[in-house]
Amino acid sequence: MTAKSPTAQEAVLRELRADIVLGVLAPGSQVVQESLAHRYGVSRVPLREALKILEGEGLVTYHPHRGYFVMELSVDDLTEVYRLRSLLEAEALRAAVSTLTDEDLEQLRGLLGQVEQSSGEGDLESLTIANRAFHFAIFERSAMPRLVRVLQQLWDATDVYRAIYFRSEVNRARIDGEHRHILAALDARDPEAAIAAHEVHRSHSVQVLGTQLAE
Amino acid sequence: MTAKSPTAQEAVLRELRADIVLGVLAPGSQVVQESLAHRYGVSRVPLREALKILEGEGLVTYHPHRGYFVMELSVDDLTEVYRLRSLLEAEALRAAVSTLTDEDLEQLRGLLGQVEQSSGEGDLESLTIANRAFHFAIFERSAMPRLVRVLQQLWDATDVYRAIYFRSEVNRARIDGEHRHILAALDARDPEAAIAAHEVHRSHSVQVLGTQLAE
DNA sequence: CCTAGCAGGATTGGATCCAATCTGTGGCTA
DNA sequence: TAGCCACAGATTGGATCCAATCCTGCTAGG
Repeated sequence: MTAKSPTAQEAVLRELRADIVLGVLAPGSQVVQESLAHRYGVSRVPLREALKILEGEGLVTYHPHRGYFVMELSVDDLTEVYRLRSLLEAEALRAAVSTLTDEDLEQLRGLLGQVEQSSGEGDLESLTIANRAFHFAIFERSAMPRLVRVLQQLWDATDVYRAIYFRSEVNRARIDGEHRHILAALDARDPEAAIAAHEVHRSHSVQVLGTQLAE
Repeated sequence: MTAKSPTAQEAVLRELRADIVLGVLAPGSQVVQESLAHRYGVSRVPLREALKILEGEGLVTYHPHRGYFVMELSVDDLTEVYRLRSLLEAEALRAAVSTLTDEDLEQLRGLLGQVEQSSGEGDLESLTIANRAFHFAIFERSAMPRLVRVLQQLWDATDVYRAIYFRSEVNRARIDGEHRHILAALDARDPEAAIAAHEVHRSHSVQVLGTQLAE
């Protein structure tokens, strides 16, 4: 049903994530394996393996003999994720900034260009992807693979909210400016400035999302 | 073959973890599903689901159409894990120490008693369990479930080494003392002292393990 | 002698089928 | 009327079977 993938579990994993993030699967609702497998055009086996991954990421919960349920994220959970991101991204930046090469910065500039283009066009799908590519290109320069993995999980867990955040044009304009601050700090090879810029970046989004989540 | 469990995947998961931790499954070697499934007396389905969980925890790696391989941890990986633990456990302690009740402290004293008993008897299996129970009883008081989850993963990833560490009587004697320092800091409701005590606790083990790992 | 290509076996990925467990409903009893 | 038990349907858990892919060793050609 989607782009080809070496294995069905991967394809299902992507679709499942998208469906959870976009709210197609209501938070708190049970994941009925049969119907979902049918929806994705596969059997239950690869679906279950994908669910096990999502369980590890905290996007779904699992109760033996009762099944999987879409996680519902609370304000507390959101703030906890951002607190952890704050700690861990600071560490990644400390490790990354000092080792940045000129080629790295050139690459980051290119990625940022894609972010801004998607942002301008209002293409939320590609904006989400480009934004993530930009930030993780930085984090990966830390040469701390396990740290990057944990950060991936934390980002995955809040993709739902990021999509909401990007919907507003005001927010999109703001992140463009914040991204340029980040890049400037990286250009100057100033770790503390980069950490501070990220702090601002995150605190804005968690603030907006927190109030929006309280409805 | 083991204690009963509501589902086979859970039982397999425990056995698999033990076999990896104890080195029965050599690091770097491929996990041949058929033979392992036979070994545990189940089919390949629950085994694969258990492997997906371990993949999420970083105990095994997965390559599509090639299978799962037991992760081999390098010194770099070990130090990275401990660096992350340092950051995250400090955060957990900051959140936990201030809210500790007298009952909590009583419970911790009980858990520590079990640790020391197992340590004295040289029962490594129950020592591993009791040690973990003690430390996570503290972390869980942070009321930050996601943080606890990440810490669980980090601990899981280095269980292999912890088992080695406990083997030496000298090390066991040392951790008993370190645990008492931790408990004293908690008794005093002094977060910074607790963080410092943990720092000492970790740095000893990472130091010993690091040299031992370099063989 | 070295390399490309091609079987054959081994191993994983996925689908289908059956067993085990849970959930909800209705009837019975105190 | 409230509570408990039994039964039926739904749903998950696990086993077996088949298809797709990968790896190994051999062979043929340069």
